[in-house]
Amino acid sequence: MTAKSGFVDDYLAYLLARASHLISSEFHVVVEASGLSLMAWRVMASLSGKDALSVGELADIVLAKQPTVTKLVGRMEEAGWVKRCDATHDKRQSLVSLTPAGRRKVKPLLALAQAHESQVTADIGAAEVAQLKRALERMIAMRG
Amino acid sequence: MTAKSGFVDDYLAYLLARASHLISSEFHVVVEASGLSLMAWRVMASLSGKDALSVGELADIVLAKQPTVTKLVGRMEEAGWVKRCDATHDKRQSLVSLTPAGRRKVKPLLALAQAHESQVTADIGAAEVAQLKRALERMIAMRG
DNA sequence: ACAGTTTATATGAATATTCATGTAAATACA
DNA sequence: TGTATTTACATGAATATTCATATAAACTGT
Repeated sequence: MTAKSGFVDDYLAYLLARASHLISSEFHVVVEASGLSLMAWRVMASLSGKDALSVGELADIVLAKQPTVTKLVGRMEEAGWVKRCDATHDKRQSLVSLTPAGRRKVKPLLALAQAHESQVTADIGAAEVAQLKRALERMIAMRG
Repeated sequence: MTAKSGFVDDYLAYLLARASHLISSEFHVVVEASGLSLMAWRVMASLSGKDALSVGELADIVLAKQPTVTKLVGRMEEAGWVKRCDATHDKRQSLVSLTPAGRRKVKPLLALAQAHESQVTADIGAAEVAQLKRALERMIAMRG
């Protein structure tokens, strides 16, 4: 059921929020089935590209506040998916990286995420998705 | 500072989340200056179009869970921005509507929201924004 | 090297959200 | 009808997020 409400219907901020929520929710089902929260998934997906990221970088990437990430990482550390170590060059930073268990955990999800995106692309059309991505990237680059 | 992280960079779900967060955050400053939370603003903006909406409809529109909205509406009711009344045709429903004070509160924000969107449109280009909106609407219509 | 400032993270208290469940009204159908 | 099921909302306990602030390290200008 897709409710509509006069003002917000054609409002760019709302369309973005709704589309984002919609797509995330679809994949959220998959993520939760593997015992991760959406935020934990974002953290692990972000880390899967890099060797390590600081708490601050993670907060920026996963679109959450720094204390939120500090505590999320704490829980993920307890669960054994990530570890922290102090940065050598800047001892204020806490560098977060995936543990081997974390890598094993996230690997199939990365594939499923790609599959989900392929499905969305198939449904909507490759050209349209490419265009949409370019528009979003431009928007982020311009205002981010 | 716009952090980048290998995997998520070109991932549609992430681009949507990031663009949404970016645009919402910009306007969030305005909303908070008027003493409302982002969620309260969404509720009031949604209600400003209609006479009343049920808790369930609101939850769908503002992209939150039903208990969250029940409690948010409770706080907003205490603040005097909205009121509830039981629906006559379905006595399970709780219909939420703006109070006169709520209407006065939200009115200038609706104008500011339009102004913000106009600014974004000016920055990015009217044609591109129109195209982006169409793509988002199509996506929502198709999968929502 | 030193004082002042800024930056990165952590943390406790306050707040908000979510899950599981309860209650009551609507609906389905035997 | 009567009973089972579903739907709408509320609520308490558990969890997560946020705000304000603390701490410590890195810069800045002298």
